[in-house]
Amino acid sequence: MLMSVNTMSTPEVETGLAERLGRLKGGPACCVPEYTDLADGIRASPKFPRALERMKALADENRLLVVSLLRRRRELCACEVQAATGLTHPTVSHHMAVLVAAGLVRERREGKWMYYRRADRRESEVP
Amino acid sequence: MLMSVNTMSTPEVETGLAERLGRLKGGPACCVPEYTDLADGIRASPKFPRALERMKALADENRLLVVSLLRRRRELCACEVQAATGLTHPTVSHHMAVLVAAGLVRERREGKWMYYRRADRRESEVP
DNA sequence: AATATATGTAGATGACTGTCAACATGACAA
DNA sequence: TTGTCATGTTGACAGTCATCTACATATATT
Repeated sequence: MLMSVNTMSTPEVETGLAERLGRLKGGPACCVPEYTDLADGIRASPKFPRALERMKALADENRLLVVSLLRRRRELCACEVQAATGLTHPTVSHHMAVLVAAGLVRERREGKWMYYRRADRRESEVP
Repeated sequence: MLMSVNTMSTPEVETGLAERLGRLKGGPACCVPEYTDLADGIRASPKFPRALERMKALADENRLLVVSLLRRRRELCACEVQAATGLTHPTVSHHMAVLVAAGLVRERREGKWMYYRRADRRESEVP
């Protein structure tokens, strides 16, 4: 379990191995580039940037509140979001654009009004 | 469905109602304070600040990468996290502290080394 | 004890972003 | 058309945060 890298061999050999495989400059001597490759693989996945965008969209008090509200009310118009958050129109507009861009919320126009509803996906892991 | 507030009555009556119940200054005339109360209820829930803290913890490229790595490797030491992210030690230390504070990661000390592993909860909604 | 290694802490800096005021757009009513 | 209302856009400002360098702590080894 916990013998991933450190208990593999004596310090000299570890350092020699890491040196030979080219470890990060200034990094600890116990590290091998296996994790660099694994990390690059995760970063290269198309899922990763979109998941990051969703998390960034939810990492704001007001946006998380809006998503939570949309789990209780099927649909809200922009002015209702404004009433719920107490923000100004421009800020509400900005936040809703972030949520829509992240794929968490879908918008629908009806005359003057803008209606928002949760995107029916699996991004519902919010309180 | 979409007749939450706007189609309830004529504009004059709506405005009068909102005025009487005390709506936000500068806000649209179609809003009633029902959403303010509902929003306050959500914000007052003890779940809300902790969920927000988890989202903020995951809203960083390197921290999301670490959590994703911890779904593939049961345990990582700090130096392995450093190798995977390419960051400096202090930055790694900072990020891991954020993940631990958010309840997403648990830390375990063993001599010189610090081992991190995912907290076995339901915060695993990450790619 | 002295040295090397792994990690934590403090302070500073640069980038990002949430927020608002001011203006613009677009729809509906008189 | 003129006016009003709901919303979007722009630019600026302030606060937050990720990152690094430099120093400190702690553990293990010689």
